[in-house]
Amino acid sequence: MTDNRLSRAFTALADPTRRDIVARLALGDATPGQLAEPFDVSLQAVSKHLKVLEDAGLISRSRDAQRRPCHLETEVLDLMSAWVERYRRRAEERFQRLDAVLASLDEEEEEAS
Amino acid sequence: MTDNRLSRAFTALADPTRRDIVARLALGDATPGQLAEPFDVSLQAVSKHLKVLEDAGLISRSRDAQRRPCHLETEVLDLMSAWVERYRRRAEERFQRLDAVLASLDEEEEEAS
DNA sequence: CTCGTATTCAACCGTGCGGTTGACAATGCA
DNA sequence: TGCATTGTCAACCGCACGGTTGAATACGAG
Repeated sequence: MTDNRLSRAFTALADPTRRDIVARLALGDATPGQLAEPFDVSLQAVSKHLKVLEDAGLISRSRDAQRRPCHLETEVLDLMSAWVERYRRRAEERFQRLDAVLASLDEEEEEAS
Repeated sequence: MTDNRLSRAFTALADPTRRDIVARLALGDATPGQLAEPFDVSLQAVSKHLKVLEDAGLISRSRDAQRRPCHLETEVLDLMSAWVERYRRRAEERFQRLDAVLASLDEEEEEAS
């Protein structure tokens, strides 16, 4: 369940073009045409990327005449941030603890000398 | 550059098995054998997953006789967290601002009534 | 209704991923 | 040295990805 959501989210952001699109949308909503313009890929390719991002829940799309403005959503970013932060913190704690062990070893050396 | 690092990192975590491995390693170092045991995939498959994680910089491997214990690294997790957090925060800010606009519209309605 | 604009859909293609099985390398132990 | 343990390398397979081009759709303007 949540597993699939995370898989889709990480897969979506594994592509540099899609990360660029997310970065662009963080500044404000934009249409596929506007999003395609700075990149050297076809509009159809961008459309596919947007579908991937939408399926991942990272963006939503509304309607304005022929245009389909894209909007960056926060919920999935929250999920991803929480996942990464969780294990980053644990790894960090283990790292600190290792430092503590090394420090105590140093102390023992000091005392021994 | 950093682009490739992020791509490799997101790609690595796009796979549920690899996320499980990371979760396991957050509790402590483990050998490929120990990591393969709880999963219903071959040791070779796990070995491949570990190579992907290592190439992404998410884990490092040392040597202990025949064993190759795996260790979770924090640096790339830091990178990922920073990237996600950056855009999550921007999207959040834009969301708050939208709320503010809606609230001010409500106020105008109140005053008009 | 017709035309132009904006976007998506469909089919195809090359490449890479995740899985398998089988052979090989590295190390500890009798 | 011979053998068991642990892990990796290599070749193959099915499938999904990211890209393309060409056709179809949806809508506003005239």
